[in-house]
Amino acid sequence: MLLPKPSLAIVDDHPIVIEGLTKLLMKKEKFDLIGSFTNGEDFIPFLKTNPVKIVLLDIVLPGIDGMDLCKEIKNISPSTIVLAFSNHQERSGIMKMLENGASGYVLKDAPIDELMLCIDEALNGRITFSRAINDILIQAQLKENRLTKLTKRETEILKLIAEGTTTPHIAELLFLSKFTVENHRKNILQKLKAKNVAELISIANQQGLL
Amino acid sequence: MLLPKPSLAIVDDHPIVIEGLTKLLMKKEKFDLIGSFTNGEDFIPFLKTNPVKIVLLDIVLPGIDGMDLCKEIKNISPSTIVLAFSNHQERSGIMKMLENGASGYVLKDAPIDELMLCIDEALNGRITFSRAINDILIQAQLKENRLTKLTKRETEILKLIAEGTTTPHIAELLFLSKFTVENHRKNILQKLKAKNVAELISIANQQGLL
DNA sequence: TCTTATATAGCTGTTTACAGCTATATTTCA
DNA sequence: TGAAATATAGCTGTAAACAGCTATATAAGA
Repeated sequence: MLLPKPSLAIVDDHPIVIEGLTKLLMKKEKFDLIGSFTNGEDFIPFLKTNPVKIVLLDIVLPGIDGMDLCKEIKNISPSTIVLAFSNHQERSGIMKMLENGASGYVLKDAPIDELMLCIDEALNGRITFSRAINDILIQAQLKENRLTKLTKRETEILKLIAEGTTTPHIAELLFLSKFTVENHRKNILQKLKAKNVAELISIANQQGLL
Repeated sequence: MLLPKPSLAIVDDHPIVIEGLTKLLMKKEKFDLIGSFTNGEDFIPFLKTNPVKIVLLDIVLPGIDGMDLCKEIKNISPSTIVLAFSNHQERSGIMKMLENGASGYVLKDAPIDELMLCIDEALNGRITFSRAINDILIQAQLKENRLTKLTKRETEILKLIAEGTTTPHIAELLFLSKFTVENHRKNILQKLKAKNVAELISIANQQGLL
């Protein structure tokens, strides 16, 4: 083969996963598997002395976790592409990885084809997710477009308002000044673009905030 | 057969229906079909001289209609069981029949088994409906529990309130005095047992009034 | 027909909502 | 660390909501 195969490393605390991945990747013969590690502390020095094109990185690791390790990797070698490879499906973890520079997120139980596709996309500079992750992110986005508009406090107060609790009473219940509650009210009205409580509750209901 | 079969009469302005019913009932041999009439005026004198256990009664009849006839029948012979047998599916008609003492309501296109079942139930003193009628009644009840609580005007105003329209503005829109709108408001709040608009809109949403 | 329900209109207070500002301590996050 | 978001608190008006009444004409239902 004339073109050099991209160098690939695996960081995963499960030896079984490493073994399985190794065999699968060897079959495909598309990558040059240059190392596999069960923790970040071992990988860091390796990365400093060896050029690594792409890393399949688990999130749960002994010692430094995948999210921090990802950031570290991008610091040491910005050109190295990190692809999260994990079972964890929580948005927070996914988001953390992306914030820390990961180029995508593949579930461990995704089909091999999907993994290969994501690796290719990542190598081409795009950010990709396995289908299941995509769904999670889309759902999360939808929810964020709804719920994230309001803070916890605002949501708390909104619910009380919806129950018919008046501002002075809410202030009592939450041990706050009536001015504070009034300000939260104003902010809620603004955020949801409501003229008054009536419209506010209508909108809140439409958006499933209650 | 040792037990005397219940005497049954039919009042229906469609001869075809009478003929069909007669044949069906003869087959079953469960009833003693003692008379069939195409109008109430003929049936009343017959009822006065003959004991009739059960009457299958159409609603649409020439002259006196089924609803009035039902009341008349129960006046003359309270022990006679009246089973409405009609194609009409309007709640008002069904309710009128029941108010006037009918023991049930069977649609003409109901299966024969269903008709027989309803007759049996009615003879046992229960009130029964063919399935389709049951559905209509349940739906109507649900709607009554919801929408009927408010008058047209109140519903109209409630919707405007939900959109954030203030009382003075509603008064302008509907060419009413602000006092009138305020009174409607109060009535709506009372009817839905809401402390204020906030709770009002919540309740209205829960009950699908908007 | 006669009672009830609805729609209308009015008055008087008190309370709450809402708009418009300022301001500061604490959290969160890049 | 430093900027941004959040939560807190305050003041001042005006407008609206809400409670509590009365009252009358019309429409609908028993």
